[in-house]
Amino acid sequence: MASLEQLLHDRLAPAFEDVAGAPADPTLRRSQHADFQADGALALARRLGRNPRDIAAEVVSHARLDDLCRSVQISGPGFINLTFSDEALAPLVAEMASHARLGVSRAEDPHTVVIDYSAPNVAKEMHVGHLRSTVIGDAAVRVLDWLGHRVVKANHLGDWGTPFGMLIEHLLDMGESEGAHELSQGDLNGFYKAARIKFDADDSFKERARNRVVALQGGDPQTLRLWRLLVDESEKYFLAVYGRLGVRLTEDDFFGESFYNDMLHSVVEELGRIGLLTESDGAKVVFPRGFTNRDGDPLPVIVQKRDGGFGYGATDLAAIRYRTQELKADRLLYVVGLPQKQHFEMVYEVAREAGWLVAPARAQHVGFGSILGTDGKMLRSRSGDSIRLVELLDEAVSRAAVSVEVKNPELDGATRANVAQMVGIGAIKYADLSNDRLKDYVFDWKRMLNFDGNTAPYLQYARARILSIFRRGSISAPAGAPVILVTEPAERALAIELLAFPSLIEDIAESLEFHRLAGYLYTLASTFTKFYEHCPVLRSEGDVQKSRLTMSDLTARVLAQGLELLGIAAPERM
RNA sequence: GCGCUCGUAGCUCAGCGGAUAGAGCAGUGGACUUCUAAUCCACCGGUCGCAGGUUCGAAUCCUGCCGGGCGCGCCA
Repeated sequence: MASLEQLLHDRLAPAFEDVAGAPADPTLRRSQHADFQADGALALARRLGRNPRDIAAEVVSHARLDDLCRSVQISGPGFINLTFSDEALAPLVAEMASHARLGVSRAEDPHTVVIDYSAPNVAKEMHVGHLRSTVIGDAAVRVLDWLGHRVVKANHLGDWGTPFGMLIEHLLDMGESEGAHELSQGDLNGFYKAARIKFDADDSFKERARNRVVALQGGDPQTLRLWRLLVDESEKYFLAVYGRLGVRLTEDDFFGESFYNDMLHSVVEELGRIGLLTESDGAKVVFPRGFTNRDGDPLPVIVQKRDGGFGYGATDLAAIRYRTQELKADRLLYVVGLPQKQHFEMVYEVAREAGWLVAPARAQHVGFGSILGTDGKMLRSRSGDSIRLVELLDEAVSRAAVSVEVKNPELDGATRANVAQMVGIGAIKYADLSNDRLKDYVFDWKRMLNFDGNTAPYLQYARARILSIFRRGSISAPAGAPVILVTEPAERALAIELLAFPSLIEDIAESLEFHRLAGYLYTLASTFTKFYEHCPVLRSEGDVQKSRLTMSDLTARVLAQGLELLGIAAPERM
């Protein structure tokens, strides 16, 4: 569905071209002074050596706008202020309302997108660091999937490497069934720490752990069985956390580091054959173009260590090759913290030089900042440890339960618990997604659970409140061809906001700036409450009522869909 | 030292080349015989870290400085 901006662009671009003698961008944007403004005349003025206001006037005289706009004015130094006519807006809203996908079409040319996210470590607790990757990655999955792309969820589990020697020996010390029980119950911190303490304190344990690593890498069946046990129990635990979080990751999405083990030799071999490999202090490395260290020397990606073991660079390269060549992916997303940005940029460059990442296929680092406490420092528990993710979820739900009970005591116990779940989990996710993902953000219970402001509870409530209009009126959204009348200022504002949804979603699919979707939903919800405040719905009649009911229903659908794309559930009533 | 990143109202954040910089929270003052006031309306509040530069125009781009965070060859 064409956006308002697109409609104006289609009319103005040829007019600008007429005046400029060459293609010129109308540079359209939303405006405080009108619905939209076109600033292209200012940029043209210099090129043409003419007065920008004259250019704007000439552009306007060349463009057919009378069927779209009720007002076209030149203002200030040469802005073209454009105000849609009510008659132009109404049918567009009607079209959107009658469309099951809210005006958002499926991609004509679907991509295969591999999204690498979450990536917890086996036998280690999930903590706040995994929250962002999991929540952002899940939103990416939802948006791209909804747009009709083929999405492959890749949970790059940390399931291989030297710590497994110590973990397996600790498992044996505990007894297999005891150990498995502890892991599946989710006391991963305890398990890992106990192993770590023994490793640091006990030389004979350390020796056993080292031998165990050798056995693991050598493929010893008994060792592999124990390793598998650790992995399986951890996966069960992670799946339970994912279930609570309401993300789409499943048991089929685990593609841990070990998945790529068999490919590592051939990665090294192929890099050697192409001539990218260099010996450095006995290690095999690749120096990607454009990366230097503090002395200006080239910076390597280590693929094979001195001792013959593989570096994580090798695994990352194997994953790229697998994803582009076997999965035929043309877009690779890495939802990984910003500190690892340079590492991945280097790996992508190696992959490009090796011919494993060639256009149109591309890799995109979807980086994110840290979660800070209200003191402005990295969020940690009082003892200085990282906070267990499940504890955070528990606290969110119990805090939400208190609010819900206070706000709406009429709800029965089961509904209340259900609402608390959605509100609490939604609040945590929304707090994350509503901030620019590249920046650090402050984790503040009070703010995220506030029912006012840019929060999940506010949006959930706004939507529940709309549903209650229909419940209260014992009425459903008008069926058949929608009747839309746009007359009141609050109606116009709502119409324009609603119509912005489709193109926004397409932008988000590219930029993965989910905070813009969050900001949009917040603006939509507040625009709706103003509409609701100023335009009676149930107390109106005839076509006006039909129109308002349809716009209310459409708003509720957009809110629900938008929240769904962010991975946030919305209760029917709250 | 080099690299990346951030510095916008008391607090938390948008805005990232265009007209007097926007929200929310907090503060102050209004509006409930209600379509859920979990709301709405209004006021208060900012030399956009500092200094240069590019531009008709800079919070936005470039350079330098100051301050915070994070990386920098075998952990991923």
